[in-house]
Amino acid sequence: MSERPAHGWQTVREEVLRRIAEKIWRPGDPIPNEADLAAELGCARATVNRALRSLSDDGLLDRRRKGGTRIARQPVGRATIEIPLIRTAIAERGARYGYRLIERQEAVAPGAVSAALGTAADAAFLHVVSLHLADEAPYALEDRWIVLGTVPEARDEGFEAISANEWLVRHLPFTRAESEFSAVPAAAARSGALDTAPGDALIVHRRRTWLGDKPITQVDMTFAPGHRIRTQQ
Amino acid sequence: MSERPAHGWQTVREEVLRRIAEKIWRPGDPIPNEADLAAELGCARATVNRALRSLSDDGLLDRRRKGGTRIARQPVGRATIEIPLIRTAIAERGARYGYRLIERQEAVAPGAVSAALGTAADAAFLHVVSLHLADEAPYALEDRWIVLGTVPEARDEGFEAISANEWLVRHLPFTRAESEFSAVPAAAARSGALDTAPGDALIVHRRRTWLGDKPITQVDMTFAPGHRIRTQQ
DNA sequence: TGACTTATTATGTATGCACATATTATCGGA
DNA sequence: TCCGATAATATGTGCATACATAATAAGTCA
Repeated sequence: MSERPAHGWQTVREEVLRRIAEKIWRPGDPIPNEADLAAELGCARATVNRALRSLSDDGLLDRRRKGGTRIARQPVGRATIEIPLIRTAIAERGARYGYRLIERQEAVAPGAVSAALGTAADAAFLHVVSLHLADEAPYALEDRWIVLGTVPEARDEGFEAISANEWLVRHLPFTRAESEFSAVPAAAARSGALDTAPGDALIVHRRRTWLGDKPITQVDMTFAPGHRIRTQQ
Repeated sequence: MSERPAHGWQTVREEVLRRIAEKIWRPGDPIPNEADLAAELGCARATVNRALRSLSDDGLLDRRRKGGTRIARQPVGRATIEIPLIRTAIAERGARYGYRLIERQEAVAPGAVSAALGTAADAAFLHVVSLHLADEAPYALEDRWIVLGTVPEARDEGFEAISANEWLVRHLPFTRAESEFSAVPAAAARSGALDTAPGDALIVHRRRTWLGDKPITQVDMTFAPGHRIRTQQ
């Protein structure tokens, strides 16, 4: 049979990568236009277009109408991090998942939270703090503010048996999200539950989500010492 | 219904997002197949395909051949982080950029470094440690191992006037990269140069790059206290 | 010369068709 | 009933063509 889809866009992509790797094309160099490349590689322009578009999405090429395509002079790194359910992440490590609710309270959120989410300053929030455990050991502390205007059903959920993380994912989708990563000393915040030693540093993933233009939630997920967040490939 | 003459794939994408946001389609629901959607929206199947593919890339849809397309039950978050040149990042904050070389030395890398990069244990590396400053204040500490087998030209560069970060980006592209984020206490490593107070927590971005299958470098970029890494949108 | 208009060019995208491929459903035979 | 072959189906992809759009170059006129 055919050794490969000889003209697939993946093949074109790899050929371009090869020419970059072998320095046939160097950073800043213009490469042939799509039509010429298609002729050279024996495929349709649409195929070349898809390959070059994917490389451009990865930051390896700069493309401009009329200006043509060039090897990126400054290949902007793009690290894509997948954010799984905490329970799923723990299960994938082969550990037993545990959950403990620490606090659940209706309240007005700190100004920074409501401002960042774009709610009124006195909007009603549900504040849920809980702990995720892997094999009985603390894994992550979840400190979450849920916008009750958007998710009124959350009032009826006690979050004693299911985490807000999981409940939200089950009950409503989102269409926009933003993330922020930072480091905090173990002493700060309510990291006490995480079994930290004095002097430990913890990584915090803050995430906000929206459904259309309605804000859903902000969460600070603080991980146990030593946690690493990595890109998947 | 909508006889909008704008048949762009972005339009289709937004229409699908709208139906998710308005809960016309709920998590887990199957949506019509591409052909039917195309007929309904008055465009070609390829257009619907592109829109759904982009939503699937964003983790909002699950697609399977024959199985069809469903609203993701667990919209896996994907946070995409752009990694600029440190100098560029500082300039964009409107600060004056400064640079200071701390150490430059040919050496054998720690086993973890050579193993992760896939070089021989005794491969020659160039170890470059330097400090990036924003308005004279420490911004990030760069601790880098460069694979001399792949980048022999690095031997001829003193890295006194230009950072390894920038020199590498100017001299050679990469085709693959992986990233890892973690938190470390200020005491650890050589964070002394960062003007930290005892008890501070620092965020570290470790990154490895390859050109084709040849490893280029591993770098630990340790940022000053309070630094946040955020997704751009 | 300088400002404005008009080609020109490369990418961006829509379309209709064809076929490939993965996955599920169905059916027949032991 | 179980198992394997086969059909059906939705997505995945390639192709040729056409036109849209952005950016640049060339040309025009005051």
